[in-house]
Amino acid sequence: MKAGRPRSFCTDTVLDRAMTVFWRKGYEGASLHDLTEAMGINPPSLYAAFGNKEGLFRAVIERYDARRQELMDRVVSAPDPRSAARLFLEGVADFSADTGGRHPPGCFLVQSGLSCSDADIPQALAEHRAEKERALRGRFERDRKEGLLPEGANPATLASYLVTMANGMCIQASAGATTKQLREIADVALSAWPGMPGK
Amino acid sequence: MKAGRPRSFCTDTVLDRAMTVFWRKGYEGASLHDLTEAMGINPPSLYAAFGNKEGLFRAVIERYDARRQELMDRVVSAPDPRSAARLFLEGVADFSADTGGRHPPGCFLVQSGLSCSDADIPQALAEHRAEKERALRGRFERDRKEGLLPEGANPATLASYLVTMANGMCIQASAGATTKQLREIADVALSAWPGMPGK
DNA sequence: CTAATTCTGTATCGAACGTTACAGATATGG
DNA sequence: CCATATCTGTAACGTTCGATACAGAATTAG
Repeated sequence: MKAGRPRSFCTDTVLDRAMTVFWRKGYEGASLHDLTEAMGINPPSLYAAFGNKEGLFRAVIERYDARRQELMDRVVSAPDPRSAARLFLEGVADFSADTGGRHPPGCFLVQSGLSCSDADIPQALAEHRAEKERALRGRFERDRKEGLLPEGANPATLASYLVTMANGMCIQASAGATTKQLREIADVALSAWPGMPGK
Repeated sequence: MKAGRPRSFCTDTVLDRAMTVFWRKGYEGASLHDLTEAMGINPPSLYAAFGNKEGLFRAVIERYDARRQELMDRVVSAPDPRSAARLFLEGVADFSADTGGRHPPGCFLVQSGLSCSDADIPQALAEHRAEKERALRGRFERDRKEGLLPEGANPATLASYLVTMANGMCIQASAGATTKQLREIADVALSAWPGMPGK
């Protein structure tokens, strides 16, 4: 075991608290004072653990991704593409509006820094959003090879359609939309899903 | 005519330049230095004309709305609801990705301040986005009374669906999506549009 | 027990923030 | 042509920003 005074805080716990601040105020709106106060630690501890504000932010992104991975796993392993699409959009409708008061409504990857003085932040968020789109596209490409999607369907476009819808739903949620309203929107969106002929 | 030294700048011109800065860097990421430099004026001129940073931002929102009003007018006065939906989404696909280099891709009302230290900013933007949703809903409510939409169609949900899609498309555009890609997404979205029986 | 190591709290750093005081410039009204 | 009014540029205001220097506390290694 390594020497030295042990860390007095749990990394995941302080990341969760920092997430809430970045989420509500945005990357630039979240001051170090806001962050350290919410995390319950002092600046030197923060800098020792995460390097700087951007390092903390990137650690929060990873933590957020880990939280959302469970939904993506369920989506990718759904029995058929239509179920995958439904699980995805209904999952987004649920977590983005029904937060249990633990964080703001919406999606961290959408709200915390779409535009920023430092362009690295929007780019980092965009890459993590694109990762979800790739996961969906990979799933739908396999589906089409297996004949679960019609010949004319474009897996990339379908994946893009779903994440576009999801991101839009998160914006609606951030402005106060309820889970019920989001589910109605998701229902309309899913009625666009290509059906297999004869099914 | 009123006395005093005349203003040396055109209000609309400097608002357009401020819009670009707020759009690219966000409300909090845009410093007064960034703004005055882009606008070509000095701080006292800015404060005399717009009060403060938030006043300037709200003036920019109005200017942005005026720019977008033409599209909304065309959408609301389209011959039938399906055409309105198509005009709306294709219009968004066009202006959000094809900017002519004059401003960042996407939508000002989405990118410039979803999350903010001062919660008034996200709220002001949300209200202006909601205004578009109301215009669409009003249009679709009239359509349903006139029998241009099926009985089961919910005008509020359809309007919400369209702005959700539009906002999502703007996020895709801000991350680099092309007009072509956005139009393909819009095509999928429009295939969800309710058809009149027998048409 | 001592030396070495790592974390913690206090207190503060220079830089950048939004904002404004002030004096000079430029117009109109009489 | 003078008084009044408004705008302009310079220069600076107090505050807050992200980030650290430093000394003391708490641990392990030997």
